[in-house]
Amino acid sequence: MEYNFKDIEKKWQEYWSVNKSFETTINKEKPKYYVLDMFPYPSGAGLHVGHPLGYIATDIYSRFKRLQGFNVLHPMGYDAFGLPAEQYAIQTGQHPAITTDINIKRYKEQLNKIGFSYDWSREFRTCDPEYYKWTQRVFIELFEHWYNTDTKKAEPISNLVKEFEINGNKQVHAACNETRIFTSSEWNTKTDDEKQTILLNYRLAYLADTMVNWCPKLGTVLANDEVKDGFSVRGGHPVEQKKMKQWSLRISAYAERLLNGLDTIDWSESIKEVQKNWIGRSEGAEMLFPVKGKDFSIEIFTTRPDTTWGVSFMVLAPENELVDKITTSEYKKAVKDYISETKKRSERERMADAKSVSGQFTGAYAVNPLTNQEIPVYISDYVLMGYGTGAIMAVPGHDSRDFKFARHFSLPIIQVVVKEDEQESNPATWSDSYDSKEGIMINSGFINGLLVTDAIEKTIQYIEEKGIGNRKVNYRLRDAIFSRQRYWGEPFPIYFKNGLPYTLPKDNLPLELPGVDAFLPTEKGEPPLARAKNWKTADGYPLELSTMPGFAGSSAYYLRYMDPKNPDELVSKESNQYWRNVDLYIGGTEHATGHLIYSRFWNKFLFDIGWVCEEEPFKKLINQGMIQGRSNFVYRIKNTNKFVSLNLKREYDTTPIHVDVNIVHNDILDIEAFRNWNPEYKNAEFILEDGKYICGHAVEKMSKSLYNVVNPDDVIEQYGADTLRMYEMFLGPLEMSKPWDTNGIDGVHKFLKKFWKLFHDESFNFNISEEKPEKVELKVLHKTIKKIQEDIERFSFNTSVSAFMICVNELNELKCNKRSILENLLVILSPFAPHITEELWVLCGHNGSIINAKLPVFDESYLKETNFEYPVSFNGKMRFKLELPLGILPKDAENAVLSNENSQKWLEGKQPKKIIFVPNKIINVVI
RNA sequence: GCGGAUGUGGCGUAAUUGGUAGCCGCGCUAGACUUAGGAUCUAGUGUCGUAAGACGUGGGGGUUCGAGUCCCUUCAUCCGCACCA
Repeated sequence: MEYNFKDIEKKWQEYWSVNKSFETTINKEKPKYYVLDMFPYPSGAGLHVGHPLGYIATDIYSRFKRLQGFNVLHPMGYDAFGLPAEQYAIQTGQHPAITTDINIKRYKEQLNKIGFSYDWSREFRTCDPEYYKWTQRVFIELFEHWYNTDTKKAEPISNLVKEFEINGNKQVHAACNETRIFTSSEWNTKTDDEKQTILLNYRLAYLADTMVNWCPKLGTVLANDEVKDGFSVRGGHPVEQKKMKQWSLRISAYAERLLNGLDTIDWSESIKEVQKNWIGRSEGAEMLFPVKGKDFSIEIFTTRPDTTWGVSFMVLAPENELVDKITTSEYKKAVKDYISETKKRSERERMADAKSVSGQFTGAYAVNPLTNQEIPVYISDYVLMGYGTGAIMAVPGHDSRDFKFARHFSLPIIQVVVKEDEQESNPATWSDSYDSKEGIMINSGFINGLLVTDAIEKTIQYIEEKGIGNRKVNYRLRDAIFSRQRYWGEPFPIYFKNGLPYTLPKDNLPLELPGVDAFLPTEKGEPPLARAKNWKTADGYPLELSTMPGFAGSSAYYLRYMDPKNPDELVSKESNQYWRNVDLYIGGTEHATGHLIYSRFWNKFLFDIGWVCEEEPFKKLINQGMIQGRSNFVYRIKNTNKFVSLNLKREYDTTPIHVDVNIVHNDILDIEAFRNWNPEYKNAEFILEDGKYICGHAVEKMSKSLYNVVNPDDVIEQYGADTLRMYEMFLGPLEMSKPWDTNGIDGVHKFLKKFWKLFHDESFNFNISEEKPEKVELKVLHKTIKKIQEDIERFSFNTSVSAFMICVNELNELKCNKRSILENLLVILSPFAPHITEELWVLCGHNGSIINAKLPVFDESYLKETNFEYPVSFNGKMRFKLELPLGILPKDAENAVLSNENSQKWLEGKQPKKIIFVPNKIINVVI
């Protein structure tokens, strides 16, 4: 039979499914290996050829690990809650559950056609109540815990209450919003409502007034990672800052552990770097600047307490609560005007406008606690409320933003640092601030003459002694806003009594998403859940109206796969202790600051409360590169229906038009197909070159609107899944972005046909020989075994594909059809091309599936040679090759080279100065 | 502005440790078989040159017997972050 991939692939996909070939159970006899893909959001557009790239890589790795004798967990499911389904529901009235279900069916069909080895018995979707029950349950746990910064872990709120009852909060060191100190007797006389209000400041899931990213167009609040440059990542709608009462997760409490944990995991440097920046650790000091004539101070954070002597003014963020309290009556109006002016400008405008200086004097003065000098207090939008304390001490001499501000408002500029080999200079002559990373302190009281680093230390010690401030590590990482004013998400297991939140009893979960008459906010502007009938507890208390954000469901899904049907626990102890955490995780970089940081936080919390045994969820992470589109263009001559071929277009005034890549082959346009593509082109005329219409091309995003989308279904229809799998890998290194061009696929397809032919005679009868293999044949095999094994282990799948090609080319040349060679080859190829290898495995006479075969063992002895063909160079340039015995002595090698007739020409009669002999590498003659 | 990644034939790429630059594939050229070819097979294909040979890994410089690989410098593209105090 000829290679009939259609029948073969269908047959084996059915076989795997009927025989549940990839279902996994705990097996303590075998070592475990957990391979995970970032589960997809099932969009209406289906998969394009870029999506399965990572899935193919993990599948190859899973199948390979299985052959190596590991018990492999390789599950798949769906991130099913989300905005697009809801937006679609708003437009069409169709319930998002229905659209989601349809999309998932389509996804699964597409995935199955590629021949993945998923254990589908573990599949779930985040919108299953049986799954989101656990999302809600973890939320309750977060609500019931606080973060103790002494023990550096989450502890039950009940412990905290006990401590309050005995000692008040004096000795409690918590990550919290509450700073007021109370005694035990004060606590004990508080009402329940007052106590709840205080506790809310400590909980890891808390409700508080926060500045949030409000997206009016989406009608919801967004997390920081869902906003980019002042626009929503999903949809690109403008986002504004607004103060709202929202649920937040106290991820900032875990900042330090999230940062340190990065050192323990095998992730790419670049993604660790992104997380480090996102967490944004900086060391410095917190300091109090008393406000003149008031009984309170302005608190600032600085990384450079040593420059306090250079402070000549202060700046507050316009949103800072103190602004109102300090502004003198004389400046009230001007300050109010400035604030409303900044509010009007979107975040994006503020950023685009970063160079221009704006600000307003408040009329207030603060006292520099180290110099006792009075300094004016300004407000300006270059100080952000979201970082530090929303207030700065300005050091114009050594900070370029402060410098510009000082120049603009004619404020004094003081130099306090000078480089070791330089002299103090007059700041009036400067055009920018003076770099102060290194140097010696001047004009700075008791730290004069000290090096910057020592000066920082000494200043901190001083301010701590005097009670002016203290050492402080500051993180950029903000708490994650956890409420969404949307319908299609997990409902919060929360009800309200006297306006205060309480959790539902744990055995009442899941709290299922109710039906609504429309997926829109109410007229009063409440979230869609306000439309639900009877959205209250049995006792009549109202339930929370917001739902959880997209990252809620994906924060612990990898744990649920370990034990997906468990009704009593998110994951059983036994399952968790066996599977532990994900050994290999592959997905896109776009989740660097979202999912990958939230799930690490979530996992650390579950670790603290003893639900899981590993502190990090994903041991090794690989980010696959993006598959870009390769667009094709035709060139229409302006104001005509005439199209000119690429290399002739210079002579005309043309407009490039995207053309569907599926009707272009090797950049040659299928003119008939083009005419039928769009009625507009029915009567199009063409100016051809060599009788062909050549299209232009460009690498762009793969997108419907650019007509460069390639659907894996079409590729499989034409070439088969094994070809698709291997071609996706053949394109280039996994981590690199690269354009998809279906035209190269023939080479891979030809390879599989050639491979099939090795097992067949000319008339396609199955025909393998039982003869003993020759030495050369064994060498080809073992060279390949070695290469493939090494390549897979370093995730270099593109080079393995080419190694397979080389191997088949060589066996072809040798006309080798020996069982002992080919069967081994089948096994190592099976992770890449599972269908064809299953079929040939059975044809070879085996019962059952190749997935249970043993990986062939590489035997070095077959690669041993007696001679080595040395490249002989003269002055580093390779001139000829010379075969010499392996163990040859340097002296003998030198003689062999010099006496070789080829050398005479290159020596030009001269004596060589030196001969470099590197055994089994090279010989270089230096003249 | 800061940080990261990447620059190698017409194209996707290879060269794992400083040791033969261009493996494998696409495309292209020529030929064979064919009614036909978007099939199959054979040969060729970095650039210049008839050749011998010279030149060649974004550019410039350096270390070395020897550099795509190491060092310095510079340019380009892509991706993150960005008034972060």
